[in-house]
Amino acid sequence: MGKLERISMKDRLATELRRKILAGDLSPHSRVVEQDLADEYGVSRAVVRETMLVLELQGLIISTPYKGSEVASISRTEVEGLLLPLRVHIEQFAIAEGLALFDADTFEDFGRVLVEMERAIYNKDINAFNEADMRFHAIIVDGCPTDSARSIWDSIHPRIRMHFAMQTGRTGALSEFLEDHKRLVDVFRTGDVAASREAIAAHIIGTNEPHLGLLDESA
Amino acid sequence: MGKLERISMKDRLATELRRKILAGDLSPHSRVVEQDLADEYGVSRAVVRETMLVLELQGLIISTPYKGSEVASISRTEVEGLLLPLRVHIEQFAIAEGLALFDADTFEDFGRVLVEMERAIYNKDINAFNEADMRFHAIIVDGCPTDSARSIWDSIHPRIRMHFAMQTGRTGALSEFLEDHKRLVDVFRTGDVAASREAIAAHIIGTNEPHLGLLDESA
DNA sequence: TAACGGTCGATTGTCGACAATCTGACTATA
DNA sequence: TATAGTCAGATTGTCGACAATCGACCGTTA
Repeated sequence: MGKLERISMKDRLATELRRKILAGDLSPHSRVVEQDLADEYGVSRAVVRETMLVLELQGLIISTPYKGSEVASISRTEVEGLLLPLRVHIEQFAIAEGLALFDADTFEDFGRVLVEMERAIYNKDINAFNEADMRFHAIIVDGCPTDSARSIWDSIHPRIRMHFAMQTGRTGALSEFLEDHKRLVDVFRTGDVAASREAIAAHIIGTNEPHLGLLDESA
Repeated sequence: MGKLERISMKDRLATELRRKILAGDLSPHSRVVEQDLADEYGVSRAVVRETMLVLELQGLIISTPYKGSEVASISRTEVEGLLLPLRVHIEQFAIAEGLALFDADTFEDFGRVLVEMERAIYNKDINAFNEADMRFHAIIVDGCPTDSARSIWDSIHPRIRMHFAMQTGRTGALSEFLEDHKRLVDVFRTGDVAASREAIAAHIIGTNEPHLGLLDESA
């Protein structure tokens, strides 16, 4: 019996709403009403409020007292100037602290995620691929004994994903993207911390390069 | 009339608890019970729960489902390897984006904070000094048009303060610390972004250097 | 004695209802 | 007409109560 974790409604709802936002089912600036969500998911408003608080602190929604909340919009400056560099630093730190602790289980986890990616490519399911990408990096961050690395990462990563989710088209490059992850794992296997830190930075900056086709939308 | 902001109980309570934790009134690993806080501050548990959620996402307390919460403890590795570098990057970003927008009002704000510092030194009130230090850097982060800079900064900075609050003794160096801030403002006045970024990095890393006198243990 | 199982108090998770506040529309009045 | 005042609906802020869960205590039993 694997996990059997007890997960609060708040956390489940947060995961679900995050998924909807990142999948584009809830667009930026769209209004979010507590009671509506409570009715839709059959939970109380208290749960919804705690969920919204989490998403707000993660920067995915913005709420103003007595007025309401809406899905946040992310600017390119914010992502490229602030969030991506922070993310690079977090993952480099996690590697510095955690690479030596990577064991067979860890690499099995990586393997499973790589399989997920292949399946996502086969199904041409971008959201599934992004989910897998997220899990891949989560393994890295979780591999480090300093718990707060993960919690800070959690509060930064969703916005980055949201930004790139807007620019939908990088379908063609997915298999190249998969190869990139495979090469990363190979570097990790060597146990070389410096090389791994270098590789993860290149990976994050490189694959998120401005580029592919983005067209701006001002609202 | 200045602000007249409407502040929710949740936010007021969060500020108060943060203050208590940072002042050492609540020590790491001490247990925190929702109902007790609700009674003590005359609010409902719902408010307390939302407050605790905020503090948890800011890394100041740790809570496990159905078991309870306790005040977090911060490791030196976490602060020096992760939090401080992240903070440096955030403030550098804020300067890059916001320095050009600093106006007379901004420098008046800096001036007021410097006065607070002087008063704190005169009163030998370390907590007051740290409060002022916090406000000083908050001005920088708020000066930047990208709102999320502040929200991320909020989720990182308290833990750094908590760490150094543990090492109580740097009383003697306070006036030197004040001078450091004055020099920073002078650099900002020149409007030189590169120099300002350099200065803020040196300031943060330098003044948080391991060491000055952590010699005393007056509890 | 040591292992098993049940009971009970303490604490957190969830809920529905009431209070405070915002927004927009409507009316009265100069 | 334009402006100020008032009202009603919608939405968030807060509250007290009930349900679920945990941990410790305690008796039973082999």
